[in-house]
Amino acid sequence: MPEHAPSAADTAPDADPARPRRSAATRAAILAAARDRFAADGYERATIRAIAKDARIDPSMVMRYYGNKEGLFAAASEIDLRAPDLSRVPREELGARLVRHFLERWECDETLTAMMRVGVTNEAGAERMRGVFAEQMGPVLAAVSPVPEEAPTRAALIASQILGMALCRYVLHLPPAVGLSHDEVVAWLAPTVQRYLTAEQP
Amino acid sequence: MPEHAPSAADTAPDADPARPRRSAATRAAILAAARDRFAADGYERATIRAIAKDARIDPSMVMRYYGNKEGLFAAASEIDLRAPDLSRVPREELGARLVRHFLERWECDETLTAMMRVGVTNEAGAERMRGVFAEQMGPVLAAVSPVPEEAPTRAALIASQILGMALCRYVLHLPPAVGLSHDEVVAWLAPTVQRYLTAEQP
DNA sequence: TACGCTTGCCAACAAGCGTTGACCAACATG
DNA sequence: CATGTTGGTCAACGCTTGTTGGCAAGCGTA
Repeated sequence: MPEHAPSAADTAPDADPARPRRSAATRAAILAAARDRFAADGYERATIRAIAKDARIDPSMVMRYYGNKEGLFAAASEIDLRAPDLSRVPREELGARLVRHFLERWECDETLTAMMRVGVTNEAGAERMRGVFAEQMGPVLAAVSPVPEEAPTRAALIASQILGMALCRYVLHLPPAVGLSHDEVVAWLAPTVQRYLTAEQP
Repeated sequence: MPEHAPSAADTAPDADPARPRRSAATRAAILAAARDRFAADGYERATIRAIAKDARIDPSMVMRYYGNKEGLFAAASEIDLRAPDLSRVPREELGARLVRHFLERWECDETLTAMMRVGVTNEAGAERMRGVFAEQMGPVLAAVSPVPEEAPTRAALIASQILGMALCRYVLHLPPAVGLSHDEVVAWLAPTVQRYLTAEQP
């Protein structure tokens, strides 16, 4: 056996929860720094060296814990939209609820901005966004969609409006979009989302 | 005077229109290749070497004609949205007209996709998008906006929906968004844009 | 104490990048 | 013809990138 082969536990996040590894803090620091950098710079310009410097460790540690840059990105961009359960929400409030949810979600977690930045330039990032969309948005919206087979289309329309606002507001920093308050954004977008969700197919 | 300093005419596109430069074809080839690469790969991954290879010339030619990579991008991403004159369009058709215009615009000119890819990762690209937005969308929409000072906000809302659809359809390739026909997209989005443009402020 | 795994740093690698300057062929003009 | 300008190639520069392997210190167990 090689002297310093990365044992399985080295790549797995936590094999034995009873004995937390000493490196857990380092792992977390790397991940946090990676999210920051990916969100701020996108995939290519977020260098492993810069991430390592932010995390105050050596670049080679990143490689040991996450294999390579793609592995780091995969780990750093695990996304949970925390899509709310809509089945108990009054039908006429669905749009407003969704818009407000994502507005708050976006501003408390820069992972979403990172996902978008990377999804636009990197095919792996785009694939991840498609996955998140299908697995996390799909079911929630299908549950409240009038006709099940229309659900994907309606979900895509909603995604187009919500991602579009996120793009203008958090990535492009279009002044008029940045200047809107939460309530204003909700007031404008909620009817749109509501219609995409509940209106009969045109 | 240095022997081979780039004379002013070398950097200017065309100083003397009476005598077209022999290099015009090369310049155009570089620009076309640059647009392709920027659209496909984004700013960082679109390398000068790759662009030069596509244009079948030496990388140093790119430098001579466009100064540096940023200059090349600036030249390659000159954008004309060809925003239509809306003042003669019946008020109730404004939304549909706008949506269809940009749908067609996007599919016949990959510069728009390039602009979006670069605008997301590169600050210069974002600045350019803000400029295009302000200079080309602003006036057209202000001309049909009920209250002039509301025009920027309304324009940003419209941009959020149109850019969002472009993002889902042409960049992320979200299957349900790709699957929609032009008419379906117009049918769904036109009422949204129409409302952002003409509805009273909520 | 001695041994083995873990954590971490260091120095280096090969590859690719944007960019530069020397050099040559074709053309235009005196 | 000679001369200066333009269009183009070539080889290299300095630098940064992702990635690798070796080595030292810390810790756990026997």
